[in-house]
Amino acid sequence: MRKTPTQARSRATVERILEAGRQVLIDDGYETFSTNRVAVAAGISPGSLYQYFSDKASILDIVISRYWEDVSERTAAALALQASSSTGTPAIRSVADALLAGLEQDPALLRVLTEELPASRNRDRHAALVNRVRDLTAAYLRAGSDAMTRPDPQITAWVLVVAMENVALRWVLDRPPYPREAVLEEMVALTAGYLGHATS
Amino acid sequence: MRKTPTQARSRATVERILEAGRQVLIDDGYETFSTNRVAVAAGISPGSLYQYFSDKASILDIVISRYWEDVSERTAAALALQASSSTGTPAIRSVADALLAGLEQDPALLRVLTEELPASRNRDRHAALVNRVRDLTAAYLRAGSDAMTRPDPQITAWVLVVAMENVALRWVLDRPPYPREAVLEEMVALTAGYLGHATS
DNA sequence: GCGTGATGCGAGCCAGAGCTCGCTTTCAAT
DNA sequence: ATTGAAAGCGAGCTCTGGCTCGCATCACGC
Repeated sequence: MRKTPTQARSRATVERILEAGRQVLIDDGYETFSTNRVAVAAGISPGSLYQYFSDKASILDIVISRYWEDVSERTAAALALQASSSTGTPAIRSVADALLAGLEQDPALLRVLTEELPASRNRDRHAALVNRVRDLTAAYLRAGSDAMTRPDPQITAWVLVVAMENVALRWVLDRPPYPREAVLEEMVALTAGYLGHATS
Repeated sequence: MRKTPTQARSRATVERILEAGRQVLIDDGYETFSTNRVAVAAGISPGSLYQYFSDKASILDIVISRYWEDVSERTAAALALQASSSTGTPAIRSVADALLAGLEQDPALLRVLTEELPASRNRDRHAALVNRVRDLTAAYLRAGSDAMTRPDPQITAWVLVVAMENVALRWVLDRPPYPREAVLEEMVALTAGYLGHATS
């Protein structure tokens, strides 16, 4: 951020730039994402853009951050809620549901971020999400009133998060011909079986 | 491929270009991967490079193809072998082992391909791998002498492959502090629990 | 109203990278 | 040895896109 906008007009401009950045990313893709395009889409000149952003990357960074923070917030919230209120299969189901819902929120942007950007661009933010959910899961497992057949909650939580994430992600992005309900059921079965719960 | 090399010298040159492409990709990363760099690394001039390759992308394509074909071959072979020779937990373990081994083969290149390239560049080849392994898995499940608690082999195979792949991939790339043996055990437990086998 | 700083403009600079083209060198067949 | 094709060379053309800079316009305090 090169200069902090003080007047209302410029604050609106910054917002327009970020929204335009998001749109250009979705419409034109990452490869053709250029500052000039963003400027045009935002209805401003390239010069104005550089008054508030030091370079192209910093615009991207903010767009990316906003997205992942949103997803992270939703998922962690669902997990924290379910961890305290319910146990067993229903808890698992609603967390899986929240994960799916989080990724389904903005599939167009999700697609560009995960398929067109180099993964390293998402790396930090994505790792933050995974760690956050992993720790919540581990805590849930440790505190578990449920019997658990696995020895180490830490590694178990990691495996669960990494596995679940990809199932949800690939389902949202690749749209394989399995209904949402079915995938949700499989996710529950996968988790419950792993943890040694009786499959309902 | 712009011109097919006939003499031994030029055939060697093409190989040198491809190997240089691989090296530049690993050493300098995808962003800075340029034809000039490849030419320098291969010890030839940019002009010579374009005698055999129509553009930068076609060099990359071949490097990428070779890698994924290699991984695919290894994994599918292990799966086909185990599917016929053994059943139950031992079979699962050795397939998971093969998957890990396949990805551990060339971690440096794996990292660049999965973290720096846009995923869409790997898309087709990667999808081919997943489909291949998924179908083998589904066939294995269907033919299974093992009892299986899940209703639909197709979706079950898909979930398994997608989940396992990411566990293996993240373990190889992120090097979390869990020993290989432990992860392997967890992968087996995850699969066995899911399929309703007794956990050994 | 007026002046000063904030905001906005947009033609164009410049670095980098893909790729070319005219030339030289090497090879192999006669 | 000769000669024509194959292979190799590398300076540089060209185009793209990030970014600048001098100038115009607007907004708010006095």
